[in-house]
Amino acid sequence: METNPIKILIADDEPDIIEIISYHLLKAGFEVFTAKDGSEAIEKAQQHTPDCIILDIMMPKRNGFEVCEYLRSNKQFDKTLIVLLTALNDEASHIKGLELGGDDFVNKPISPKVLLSRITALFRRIQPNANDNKVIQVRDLTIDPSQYKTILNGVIHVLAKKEFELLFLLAAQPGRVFLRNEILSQVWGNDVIVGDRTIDVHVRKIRVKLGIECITTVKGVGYKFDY
Amino acid sequence: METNPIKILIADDEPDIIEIISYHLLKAGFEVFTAKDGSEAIEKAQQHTPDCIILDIMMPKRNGFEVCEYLRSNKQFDKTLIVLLTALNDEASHIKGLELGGDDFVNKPISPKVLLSRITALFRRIQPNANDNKVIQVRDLTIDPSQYKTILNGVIHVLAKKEFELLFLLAAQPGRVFLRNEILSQVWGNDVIVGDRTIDVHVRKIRVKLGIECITTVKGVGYKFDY
DNA sequence: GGCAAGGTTATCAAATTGTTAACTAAACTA
DNA sequence: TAGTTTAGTTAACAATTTGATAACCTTGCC
Repeated sequence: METNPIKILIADDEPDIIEIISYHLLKAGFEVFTAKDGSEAIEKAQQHTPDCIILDIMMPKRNGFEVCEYLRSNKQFDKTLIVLLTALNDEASHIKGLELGGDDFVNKPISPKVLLSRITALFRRIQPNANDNKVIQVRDLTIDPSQYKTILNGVIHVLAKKEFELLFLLAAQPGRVFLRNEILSQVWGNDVIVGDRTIDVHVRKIRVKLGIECITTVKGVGYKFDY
Repeated sequence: METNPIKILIADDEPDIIEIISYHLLKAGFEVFTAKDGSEAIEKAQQHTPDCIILDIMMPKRNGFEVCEYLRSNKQFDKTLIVLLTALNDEASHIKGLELGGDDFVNKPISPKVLLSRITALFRRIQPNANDNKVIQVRDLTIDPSQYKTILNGVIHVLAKKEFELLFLLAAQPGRVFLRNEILSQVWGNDVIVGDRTIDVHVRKIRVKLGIECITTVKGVGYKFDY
């Protein structure tokens, strides 16, 4: 499955802050992007779809609240963690930031180590670990991600990597429709650009190899696992 | 769907703190349990399996770190949020608390409102399927946008995209009359220009497919969902 | 009857997906 | 390392589904 490094965007107008936070995040193995104002933050966010965005409240062009509000109104950033930073240590901003959809709110001066711990704690909590490496069993179909294989009626079917990942994604939530975009970002990653018919071809290969109707097309919307 | 109140356990040796936090949490609709030391915290936790535990670090019998460590070693509390409180404002405790598995770390003195915001933000983030909320249920008719399907009396009816979107729009507010213009802009968008009879044709298809009288015509005005 | 509003149906165009084959990249093998 | 196999992607075209419209029908009302 998608094993790209976790992407974090830092938006702050103080270069020193950016530098020191970047340093610690990079050392911890994250992929880091930066922005020096609110508009750039939105641009970079749209471009990279980071997993976490660290937003200073007081920034030029658009402040952190505005950026936060924008991000939260956009489905693309549903799963993106937002950590707000501010030098203003007042209760009202704190609450406002969280109510606008922020996931954490940290007062400056910042200890980079504490910030890192907090981000790590957030990621730990939202890890859908429960499903990782979990064998999926539906009727006589077994999908085992630890071995990258599927067993149907006792017969092992070997799927290629992408095929397997696509099937696993859909089967992890039977019945739920996955939009083509979701499938692309989950299986192929956000950076990879592949053509329109790629998903279809993989779906077809799965259908042929398994020989059962397990993936249903929802025209104009996406695909779902139904079995 | 989970309709039980969310359970929160507060463990602190200062009765004043317990009282003020309890007050705010109860007002916010949570079910509250309390403990005055670490041992009692563990007992109450085992007894009620709360969704969130607020732990003071400095407590008699067992301190917050110990309790946190215990909870995290126990699968029963996998999904339990842990918020640590402390009067000690030092970086090392902060990091230690998060590394032991705490989900948040808040310094005293505490603003109950801020604490409540933070807890709410945590719960919001770990909510599994935001989509589950959007399922519409009326008598024996289910309209599930995450699965793009309708179930009537146990029978699945497959609607086309526009049909489904139209039905979902109307059914989201049963009884309310939607003007033709509203329907056009919601389902077709503001840029698309379609003819007069288009809505009628789609309404008809829904009526035929579901086989029930669920969409009522309001002559000269629009349509409404009534069932 | 004449009019207005909506219902019904058939038809055609447009959008979307399915299928196949060819091409490219990566992994494997000797 | 060159040759070979396998996986992944793309392009082209076929098949299918969906959506929009026109034409005509029905109903209610004056």
